[in-house]
Amino acid sequence: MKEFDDSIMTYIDPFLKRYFNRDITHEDLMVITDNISVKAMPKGTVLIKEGEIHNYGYFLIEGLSRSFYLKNGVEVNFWFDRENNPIGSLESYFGRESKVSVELLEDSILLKSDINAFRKEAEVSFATNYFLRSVIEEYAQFMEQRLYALQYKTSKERYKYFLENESDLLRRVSLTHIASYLGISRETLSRLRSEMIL
Amino acid sequence: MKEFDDSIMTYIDPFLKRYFNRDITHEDLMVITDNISVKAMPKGTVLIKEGEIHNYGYFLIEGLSRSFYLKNGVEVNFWFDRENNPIGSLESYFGRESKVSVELLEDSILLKSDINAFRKEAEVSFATNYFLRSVIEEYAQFMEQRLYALQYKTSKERYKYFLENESDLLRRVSLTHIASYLGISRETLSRLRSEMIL
DNA sequence: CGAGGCCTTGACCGCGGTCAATGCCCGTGG
DNA sequence: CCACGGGCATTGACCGCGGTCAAGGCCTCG
Repeated sequence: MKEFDDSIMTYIDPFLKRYFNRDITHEDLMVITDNISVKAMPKGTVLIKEGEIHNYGYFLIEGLSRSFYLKNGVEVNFWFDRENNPIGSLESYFGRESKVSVELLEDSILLKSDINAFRKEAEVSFATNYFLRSVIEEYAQFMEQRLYALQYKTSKERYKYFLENESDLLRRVSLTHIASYLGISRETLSRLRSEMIL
Repeated sequence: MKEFDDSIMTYIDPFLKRYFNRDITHEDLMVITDNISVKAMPKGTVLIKEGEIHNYGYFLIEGLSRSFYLKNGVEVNFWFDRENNPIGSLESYFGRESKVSVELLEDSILLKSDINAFRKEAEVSFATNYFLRSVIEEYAQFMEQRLYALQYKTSKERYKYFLENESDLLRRVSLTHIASYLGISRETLSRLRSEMIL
Protein backbone atom coordinates (compact mmCIF):
# COMPACT_ATOMS: atom_id res chain seq x y z
CA MET A 1 0.00 0.00 0.00
CA LYS A 2 1.29 3.38 -0.99
CA GLU A 3 0.87 6.66 0.80
CA PHE A 4 -1.61 8.95 -0.84
CA ASP A 5 -3.18 12.34 -0.51
CA ASP A 6 -6.89 11.74 -0.16
CA SER A 7 -8.13 15.11 -1.32
CA ILE A 8 -10.21 14.81 -4.45
CA MET A 9 -8.86 17.91 -6.13
CA THR A 10 -5.39 16.45 -6.27
CA TYR A 11 -6.58 13.76 -8.63
CA ILE A 12 -9.69 14.93 -10.33
CA ASP A 13 -8.11 17.23 -12.87
CA PRO A 14 -7.21 14.72 -15.61
CA PHE A 15 -10.61 13.19 -15.05
CA LEU A 16 -12.39 16.52 -15.60
CA LYS A 17 -10.32 17.34 -18.67
CA ARG A 18 -11.17 13.99 -20.18
CA TYR A 19 -14.92 14.03 -19.76
CA PHE A 20 -15.92 17.70 -19.65
CA ASN A 21 -14.69 19.55 -22.70
CA ARG A 22 -16.36 22.76 -21.61
CA ASP A 23 -16.30 25.05 -18.62
CA ILE A 24 -18.40 23.66 -15.83
CA THR A 25 -20.30 25.70 -13.32
CA HIS A 26 -19.56 25.70 -9.63
CA GLU A 27 -22.78 23.77 -9.04
CA ASP A 28 -21.71 21.04 -11.46
CA LEU A 29 -18.33 20.78 -9.82
CA MET A 30 -20.08 20.38 -6.48
CA VAL A 31 -22.12 17.49 -7.83
CA ILE A 32 -18.95 15.84 -9.04
CA THR A 33 -16.97 16.25 -5.84
CA ASP A 34 -19.96 15.25 -3.71
CA ASN A 35 -20.30 11.94 -5.51
CA ILE A 36 -16.69 10.98 -6.08
CA SER A 37 -14.17 9.95 -3.45
CA VAL A 38 -10.55 8.88 -3.62
CA LYS A 39 -9.61 5.42 -2.39
CA ALA A 40 -6.39 3.46 -2.12
CA MET A 41 -6.82 -0.30 -2.30
CA PRO A 42 -4.35 -3.16 -2.22
CA LYS A 43 -3.69 -5.74 -4.93
CA GLY A 44 -6.26 -8.51 -4.79
CA THR A 45 -9.19 -6.30 -3.79
CA VAL A 46 -12.42 -7.39 -5.44
CA LEU A 47 -14.27 -4.26 -6.53
CA ILE A 48 -17.28 -5.91 -8.13
CA LYS A 49 -18.62 -9.44 -7.73
CA GLU A 50 -20.31 -11.28 -10.59
CA GLY A 51 -24.07 -11.49 -10.06
CA GLU A 52 -24.29 -8.62 -7.59
CA ILE A 53 -25.66 -5.13 -8.05
CA HIS A 54 -22.97 -2.58 -7.45
CA ASN A 55 -23.83 1.04 -8.07
CA TYR A 56 -20.34 2.43 -8.31
CA GLY A 57 -18.00 3.20 -11.14
CA TYR A 58 -14.27 3.69 -10.76
CA PHE A 59 -11.51 5.60 -12.43
CA LEU A 60 -8.00 4.22 -12.01
CA ILE A 61 -5.48 6.88 -11.00
CA GLU A 62 -2.78 4.33 -10.54
CA GLY A 63 -2.77 0.54 -10.79
CA LEU A 64 -4.24 -2.25 -12.87
CA SER A 65 -7.42 -4.32 -12.80
CA ARG A 66 -8.99 -7.24 -14.61
CA SER A 67 -12.61 -8.09 -15.33
CA PHE A 68 -13.53 -11.74 -15.57
CA TYR A 69 -16.43 -14.12 -15.30
CA LEU A 70 -16.90 -17.82 -14.63
CA LYS A 71 -17.56 -20.12 -17.55
CA ASN A 72 -18.05 -23.78 -16.63
CA GLY A 73 -16.22 -23.13 -13.40
CA VAL A 74 -13.21 -21.57 -15.12
CA GLU A 75 -12.32 -17.89 -14.88
CA VAL A 76 -12.34 -16.17 -18.27
CA ASN A 77 -10.66 -12.78 -18.46
CA PHE A 78 -12.81 -10.22 -20.20
CA TRP A 79 -10.36 -7.36 -20.13
CA PHE A 80 -7.70 -5.45 -18.28
CA ASP A 81 -7.75 -1.78 -17.35
CA ARG A 82 -4.75 0.43 -16.76
CA GLU A 83 -4.21 3.65 -14.83
CA ASN A 84 -6.00 6.68 -16.27
CA ASN A 85 -8.97 4.61 -17.37
CA PRO A 86 -12.46 3.97 -16.05
CA ILE A 87 -13.36 0.58 -14.64
CA GLY A 88 -16.66 -0.97 -13.80
CA SER A 89 -19.23 -3.12 -15.45
CA LEU A 90 -21.76 -1.91 -17.97
CA GLU A 91 -24.48 -3.43 -15.79
CA SER A 92 -23.40 -1.28 -12.88
CA TYR A 93 -23.89 1.70 -15.13
CA PHE A 94 -27.47 0.59 -15.74
CA GLY A 95 -28.13 -0.52 -12.18
CA ARG A 96 -28.34 -4.20 -13.01
CA GLU A 97 -26.59 -7.35 -11.78
CA SER A 98 -23.01 -7.38 -12.93
CA LYS A 99 -21.97 -10.03 -15.41
CA VAL A 100 -18.32 -9.75 -14.44
CA SER A 101 -16.14 -9.61 -11.37
CA VAL A 102 -13.48 -6.93 -11.17
CA GLU A 103 -10.28 -7.46 -9.22
CA LEU A 104 -7.20 -5.29 -8.68
CA LEU A 105 -3.99 -6.84 -9.98
CA GLU A 106 -1.77 -4.17 -8.41
CA ASP A 107 -1.98 -1.80 -5.47
CA SER A 108 -4.16 0.98 -6.81
CA ILE A 109 -5.47 4.46 -6.26
CA LEU A 110 -8.93 5.09 -7.64
CA LEU A 111 -11.79 7.50 -7.85
CA LYS A 112 -15.01 5.88 -6.70
CA SER A 113 -18.19 7.41 -8.03
CA ASP A 114 -21.84 6.95 -7.20
CA ILE A 115 -23.43 6.08 -10.53
CA ASN A 116 -27.03 6.39 -9.33
CA ALA A 117 -26.38 9.94 -8.20
CA PHE A 118 -24.88 10.86 -11.55
CA ARG A 119 -27.66 9.26 -13.56
CA LYS A 120 -30.25 11.06 -11.51
CA GLU A 121 -28.43 14.33 -11.89
CA ALA A 122 -28.12 13.77 -15.64
CA GLU A 123 -31.89 14.01 -15.92
CA VAL A 124 -31.64 17.72 -15.23
CA SER A 125 -28.02 18.81 -15.57
CA PHE A 126 -26.56 19.43 -19.00
CA ALA A 127 -22.98 18.99 -17.80
CA THR A 128 -23.66 15.68 -16.09
CA ASN A 129 -25.61 14.45 -19.08
CA TYR A 130 -22.67 15.40 -21.25
CA PHE A 131 -20.28 13.71 -18.86
CA LEU A 132 -22.13 10.40 -18.97
CA ARG A 133 -22.32 10.58 -22.73
CA SER A 134 -18.57 11.04 -22.93
CA VAL A 135 -17.95 8.07 -20.68
CA ILE A 136 -20.25 5.73 -22.53
CA GLU A 137 -19.01 6.88 -25.93
CA GLU A 138 -15.49 6.07 -24.89
CA TYR A 139 -16.57 2.71 -23.60
CA ALA A 140 -18.39 1.92 -26.83
CA GLN A 141 -15.22 2.49 -28.83
CA PHE A 142 -13.29 0.36 -26.41
CA MET A 143 -15.73 -2.50 -26.82
CA GLU A 144 -15.73 -2.24 -30.58
CA GLN A 145 -11.96 -2.55 -30.58
CA ARG A 146 -12.28 -5.69 -28.53
CA LEU A 147 -15.00 -7.04 -30.80
CA TYR A 148 -12.75 -6.71 -33.83
CA ALA A 149 -9.88 -8.31 -31.99
CA LEU A 150 -12.04 -11.29 -31.09
CA GLN A 151 -12.87 -11.85 -34.73
CA TYR A 152 -9.25 -12.78 -35.35
CA LYS A 153 -9.65 -16.48 -35.58
CA THR A 154 -6.28 -18.13 -35.22
CA SER A 155 -4.45 -17.87 -31.94
CA LYS A 156 -1.44 -16.40 -33.73
CA GLU A 157 -3.50 -13.55 -35.16
CA ARG A 158 -4.93 -12.76 -31.77
CA TYR A 159 -1.56 -12.80 -30.05
CA LYS A 160 0.00 -10.62 -32.76
CA TYR A 161 -2.80 -8.11 -32.36
CA PHE A 162 -2.19 -8.17 -28.63
CA LEU A 163 1.55 -7.58 -29.11
CA GLU A 164 0.89 -4.65 -31.41
CA ASN A 165 -1.70 -2.99 -29.21
CA GLU A 166 -1.31 -4.01 -25.59
CA SER A 167 2.16 -5.44 -25.22
CA ASP A 168 2.71 -3.30 -22.12
CA LEU A 169 0.54 -5.80 -20.28
CA LEU A 170 3.16 -8.50 -20.83
CA ARG A 171 5.28 -6.96 -18.10
CA ARG A 172 2.41 -6.65 -15.66
CA VAL A 173 0.16 -9.65 -16.10
CA SER A 174 0.88 -13.39 -15.93
CA LEU A 175 0.84 -15.34 -19.18
CA THR A 176 -1.92 -17.46 -17.70
CA HIS A 177 -4.17 -14.41 -17.46
CA ILE A 178 -3.21 -13.23 -20.93
CA ALA A 179 -3.94 -16.62 -22.47
CA SER A 180 -7.39 -16.54 -20.92
CA TYR A 181 -7.88 -13.00 -22.23
CA LEU A 182 -6.92 -14.16 -25.73
CA GLY A 183 -9.26 -17.12 -25.51
CA ILE A 184 -6.52 -19.75 -25.79
CA SER A 185 -4.93 -22.18 -23.37
CA ARG A 186 -1.77 -21.32 -21.46
CA GLU A 187 0.04 -24.10 -23.31
CA THR A 188 -0.88 -22.80 -26.74
CA LEU A 189 0.29 -19.32 -25.84
CA SER A 190 3.55 -20.75 -24.61
CA ARG A 191 4.08 -22.60 -27.90
CA LEU A 192 3.21 -19.52 -29.91
CA ARG A 193 5.77 -17.48 -28.07
CA SER A 194 8.60 -19.95 -28.52
CA GLU A 195 7.66 -20.31 -32.19
CA MET A 196 7.70 -16.54 -32.78
CA ILE A 197 11.15 -16.09 -31.28
CA LEU A 198 12.75 -18.45 -33.80
CA MET B 1 -40.17 -1.54 -53.68
CA LYS B 2 -43.19 -0.80 -51.59
CA GLU B 3 -45.37 2.26 -51.61
CA PHE B 4 -44.76 4.52 -48.68
CA ASP B 5 -45.88 7.77 -47.15
CA ASP B 6 -42.84 9.99 -47.03
CA SER B 7 -43.93 12.35 -44.30
CA ILE B 8 -41.65 12.14 -41.30
CA MET B 9 -44.35 12.38 -38.69
CA THR B 10 -45.91 9.16 -39.84
CA TYR B 11 -42.86 7.25 -38.76
CA ILE B 12 -41.04 9.26 -36.18
CA ASP B 13 -43.25 8.51 -33.22
CA PRO B 14 -41.76 5.17 -32.09
CA PHE B 15 -38.38 6.72 -32.64
CA LEU B 16 -39.15 9.66 -30.36
CA LYS B 17 -40.67 7.46 -27.68
CA ARG B 18 -37.58 5.32 -27.69
CA TYR B 19 -34.91 7.98 -27.35
CA PHE B 20 -36.62 10.92 -25.63
CA ASN B 21 -38.17 9.91 -22.36
CA ARG B 22 -39.23 13.46 -21.61
CA ASP B 23 -41.33 16.13 -23.21
CA ILE B 24 -39.39 17.88 -25.91
CA THR B 25 -39.79 21.48 -26.88
CA HIS B 26 -41.01 22.63 -30.23
CA GLU B 27 -37.48 23.80 -31.06
CA ASP B 28 -36.05 20.38 -30.33
CA LEU B 29 -38.65 18.73 -32.48
CA MET B 30 -37.72 21.12 -35.27
CA VAL B 31 -34.09 20.08 -34.99
CA ILE B 32 -35.11 16.47 -35.25
CA THR B 33 -37.40 16.85 -38.23
CA ASP B 34 -34.94 19.14 -39.99
CA ASN B 35 -32.21 16.55 -39.81
CA ILE B 36 -34.10 13.34 -40.39
CA SER B 37 -35.75 12.22 -43.61
CA VAL B 38 -37.66 9.12 -44.59
CA LYS B 39 -36.32 6.93 -47.38
CA ALA B 40 -37.42 3.74 -49.08
CA MET B 41 -34.61 1.65 -50.51
CA PRO B 42 -34.55 -1.69 -52.32
CA LYS B 43 -32.86 -4.89 -51.21
CA GLY B 44 -29.19 -4.81 -52.09
CA THR B 45 -28.68 -1.10 -51.45
CA VAL B 46 -25.29 -0.39 -49.90
CA LEU B 47 -25.79 2.26 -47.21
CA ILE B 48 -22.21 2.53 -46.01
CA LYS B 49 -18.98 1.43 -47.66
CA GLU B 50 -16.02 0.17 -45.68
CA GLY B 51 -13.22 2.74 -45.56
CA GLU B 52 -15.38 5.72 -46.39
CA ILE B 53 -16.60 8.55 -44.20
CA HIS B 54 -20.36 8.59 -44.07
CA ASN B 55 -21.98 11.09 -41.78
CA TYR B 56 -25.42 9.54 -41.58
CA GLY B 57 -27.12 7.21 -39.18
CA TYR B 58 -30.24 5.23 -39.96
CA PHE B 59 -33.21 3.83 -38.15
CA LEU B 60 -34.96 0.88 -39.77
CA ILE B 61 -38.72 1.29 -39.93
CA GLU B 62 -39.10 -1.84 -41.95
CA GLY B 63 -36.58 -4.26 -43.42
CA LEU B 64 -33.30 -5.92 -42.59
CA SER B 65 -29.63 -5.06 -42.98
CA ARG B 66 -26.24 -6.61 -42.40
CA SER B 67 -22.89 -5.06 -41.48
CA PHE B 68 -19.77 -6.78 -42.74
CA TYR B 69 -16.13 -6.20 -43.50
CA LEU B 70 -13.50 -7.84 -45.65
CA LYS B 71 -10.98 -10.10 -44.00
CA ASN B 72 -8.37 -11.58 -46.33
CA GLY B 73 -10.73 -10.96 -49.21
CA VAL B 74 -13.64 -12.76 -47.56
CA GLU B 75 -16.75 -11.00 -46.29
CA VAL B 76 -17.26 -11.45 -42.56
CA ASN B 77 -20.68 -10.58 -41.17
CA PHE B 78 -20.47 -8.39 -38.13
CA TRP B 79 -24.15 -8.24 -37.36
CA PHE B 80 -27.68 -8.01 -38.62
CA ASP B 81 -30.23 -5.32 -37.80
CA ARG B 82 -33.97 -5.69 -37.89
CA GLU B 83 -36.83 -3.23 -38.25
CA ASN B 84 -37.27 -0.85 -35.34
CA ASN B 85 -33.54 -0.64 -34.74
CA PRO B 86 -30.80 1.85 -35.52
CA ILE B 87 -28.16 1.01 -38.11
CA GLY B 88 -24.87 2.60 -38.95
CA SER B 89 -21.28 2.25 -37.99
CA LEU B 90 -19.77 3.54 -34.78
CA GLU B 91 -17.17 5.36 -36.87
CA SER B 92 -19.91 7.25 -38.67
CA TYR B 93 -21.10 8.38 -35.27
CA PHE B 94 -17.65 9.79 -34.58
CA GLY B 95 -17.07 11.13 -38.07
CA ARG B 96 -14.35 8.67 -38.95
CA GLU B 97 -13.80 6.15 -41.75
CA SER B 98 -16.18 3.25 -41.41
CA LYS B 99 -14.75 -0.15 -40.59
CA VAL B 100 -17.79 -1.92 -41.97
CA SER B 101 -20.04 -1.91 -44.99
CA VAL B 102 -23.78 -1.94 -44.47
CA GLU B 103 -26.12 -3.50 -46.99
CA LEU B 104 -29.89 -3.96 -47.06
CA LEU B 105 -30.99 -7.58 -47.21
CA GLU B 106 -34.66 -6.72 -47.80
CA ASP B 107 -36.59 -3.84 -49.30
CA SER B 108 -36.58 -1.32 -46.46
CA ILE B 109 -38.01 1.91 -45.17
CA LEU B 110 -35.62 3.94 -43.04
CA LEU B 111 -35.08 7.21 -41.26
CA LYS B 112 -31.87 8.84 -42.42
CA SER B 113 -30.29 11.27 -39.99
CA ASP B 114 -27.46 13.76 -40.27
CA ILE B 115 -25.12 12.80 -37.45
CA ASN B 116 -22.92 15.89 -37.72
CA ALA B 117 -25.90 18.12 -37.25
CA PHE B 118 -27.01 16.21 -34.17
CA ARG B 119 -23.57 16.16 -32.61
CA LYS B 120 -23.22 19.88 -33.15
CA GLU B 121 -26.65 20.51 -31.69
CA ALA B 122 -25.81 18.30 -28.71
CA GLU B 123 -23.16 20.80 -27.68
CA VAL B 124 -25.89 23.20 -26.68
CA SER B 125 -29.20 21.34 -26.54
CA PHE B 126 -30.05 19.23 -23.52
CA ALA B 127 -32.61 17.16 -25.41
CA THR B 128 -30.25 16.34 -28.26
CA ASN B 129 -27.46 15.53 -25.84
CA TYR B 130 -29.84 13.23 -24.04
CA PHE B 131 -30.93 11.69 -27.33
CA LEU B 132 -27.38 10.83 -28.38
CA ARG B 133 -26.67 9.41 -24.96
CA SER B 134 -29.70 7.14 -25.24
CA VAL B 135 -28.62 5.92 -28.66
CA ILE B 136 -25.06 5.18 -27.67
CA GLU B 137 -26.10 3.57 -24.38
CA GLU B 138 -28.34 1.23 -26.28
CA TYR B 139 -25.59 0.45 -28.72
CA ALA B 140 -23.15 -0.28 -25.91
CA GLN B 141 -25.49 -2.89 -24.47
CA PHE B 142 -25.94 -4.38 -27.89
CA MET B 143 -22.20 -4.71 -28.35
CA GLU B 144 -21.68 -6.22 -24.95
CA GLN B 145 -24.26 -8.88 -25.76
CA ARG B 146 -22.32 -9.69 -28.89
CA LEU B 147 -19.03 -9.74 -27.01
CA TYR B 148 -20.34 -12.34 -24.62
CA ALA B 149 -21.72 -14.41 -27.47
CA LEU B 150 -18.34 -14.40 -29.18
CA GLN B 151 -16.72 -15.83 -26.09
CA TYR B 152 -18.65 -19.04 -26.65
CA LYS B 153 -15.87 -21.11 -28.04
CA THR B 154 -17.30 -24.18 -29.70
CA SER B 155 -19.41 -23.78 -32.80
CA LYS B 156 -22.23 -25.68 -31.12
CA GLU B 157 -22.36 -23.23 -28.21
CA ARG B 158 -22.46 -20.29 -30.58
CA TYR B 159 -25.21 -21.78 -32.71
CA LYS B 160 -27.26 -22.69 -29.64
CA TYR B 161 -26.95 -19.14 -28.36
CA PHE B 162 -28.04 -17.91 -31.76
CA LEU B 163 -31.08 -20.22 -31.77
CA GLU B 164 -32.11 -19.04 -28.34
CA ASN B 165 -31.69 -15.36 -29.05
CA GLU B 166 -31.97 -14.61 -32.73
CA SER B 167 -33.64 -17.58 -34.34
CA ASP B 168 -36.01 -15.26 -36.18
CA LEU B 169 -33.11 -14.52 -38.53
CA LEU B 170 -33.17 -18.12 -39.73
CA ARG B 171 -36.23 -17.33 -41.81
CA ARG B 172 -34.79 -14.19 -43.32
CA VAL B 173 -31.07 -14.75 -43.84
CA SER B 174 -29.17 -17.41 -45.79
CA LEU B 175 -27.26 -20.01 -43.80
CA THR B 176 -24.11 -18.82 -45.53
CA HIS B 177 -24.53 -15.38 -43.97
CA ILE B 178 -25.40 -16.85 -40.60
CA ALA B 179 -22.34 -19.11 -40.62
CA SER B 180 -20.14 -16.10 -41.31
CA TYR B 181 -21.88 -14.22 -38.49
CA LEU B 182 -21.19 -17.11 -36.13
CA GLY B 183 -17.57 -17.29 -37.20
CA ILE B 184 -17.79 -20.79 -38.64
CA SER B 185 -17.81 -22.24 -42.15
CA ARG B 186 -21.03 -22.91 -44.01
CA GLU B 187 -20.20 -26.63 -43.98
CA THR B 188 -19.73 -26.78 -40.23
CA LEU B 189 -23.04 -25.02 -39.66
CA SER B 190 -24.71 -27.49 -41.97
CA ARG B 191 -23.26 -30.45 -40.06
CA LEU B 192 -24.28 -28.90 -36.73
CA ARG B 193 -27.84 -28.53 -37.90
CA SER B 194 -28.21 -32.09 -39.13
CA GLU B 195 -26.61 -33.34 -35.93
CA MET B 196 -29.01 -31.38 -33.73
CA ILE B 197 -32.11 -32.71 -35.45
CA LEU B 198 -31.26 -36.32 -34.61
C1' DC C 1 15.59 -27.06 1.78
C1' DG C 2 11.01 -28.13 0.43
C1' DA C 3 6.45 -26.47 -1.39
C1' DG C 4 3.78 -24.04 -4.56
C1' DG C 5 3.15 -20.88 -8.45
C1' DC C 6 4.16 -20.25 -13.11
C1' DC C 7 5.90 -21.49 -17.54
C1' DT C 8 7.42 -24.86 -20.95
C1' DT C 9 7.43 -29.11 -23.64
C1' DG C 10 5.76 -33.56 -25.37
C1' DA C 11 2.08 -36.95 -26.74
C1' DC C 12 -2.36 -37.58 -28.19
C1' DC C 13 -6.67 -36.66 -30.48
C1' DG C 14 -11.00 -34.35 -31.76
C1' DC C 15 -13.15 -30.17 -33.71
C1' DG C 16 -13.70 -27.65 -37.49
C1' DG C 17 -11.59 -25.75 -41.92
C1' DT C 18 -10.78 -26.68 -46.93
C1' DC C 19 -11.73 -28.95 -51.20
C1' DA C 20 -14.74 -31.38 -54.06
C1' DA C 21 -18.93 -33.67 -55.55
C1' DT C 22 -23.87 -33.84 -55.45
C1' DG C 23 -28.64 -32.37 -54.84
C1' DC C 24 -32.30 -28.96 -54.78
C1' DC C 25 -34.77 -24.83 -56.05
C1' DC C 26 -35.82 -21.19 -59.01
C1' DG C 27 -35.56 -17.82 -62.76
C1' DT C 28 -34.65 -17.22 -67.66
C1' DG C 29 -34.62 -18.17 -72.39
C1' DG C 30 -34.97 -21.39 -76.36
C1' DC D 1 -43.07 -26.20 -71.34
C1' DC D 2 -38.84 -27.98 -70.66
C1' DA D 3 -33.69 -27.31 -70.34
C1' DC D 4 -30.03 -25.16 -68.59
C1' DG D 5 -27.40 -22.37 -65.24
C1' DG D 6 -26.60 -20.19 -60.85
C1' DG D 7 -27.22 -19.82 -55.96
C1' DC D 8 -27.53 -22.28 -51.84
C1' DA D 9 -27.29 -26.32 -48.79
C1' DT D 10 -25.58 -30.87 -47.75
C1' DT D 11 -22.24 -34.63 -47.36
C1' DG D 12 -17.75 -37.00 -47.54
C1' DA D 13 -12.58 -37.19 -47.24
C1' DC D 14 -8.66 -35.30 -45.40
C1' DC D 15 -5.72 -32.96 -42.16
C1' DG D 16 -3.84 -29.29 -39.20
C1' DC D 17 -4.66 -26.24 -35.19
C1' DG D 18 -5.20 -26.08 -30.64
C1' DG D 19 -7.20 -28.35 -26.33
C1' DT D 20 -6.24 -31.71 -22.58
C1' DC D 21 -3.29 -34.41 -19.74
C1' DA D 22 1.07 -35.19 -17.81
C1' DA D 23 5.86 -34.42 -16.69
C1' DG D 24 9.66 -31.44 -15.77
C1' DG D 25 12.18 -26.92 -14.91
C1' DC D 26 12.66 -22.50 -12.60
C1' DC D 27 11.83 -19.07 -9.15
C1' DT D 28 10.28 -17.28 -4.71
C1' DC D 29 9.07 -17.54 -0.16
C1' DG D 30 8.41 -19.73 4.32
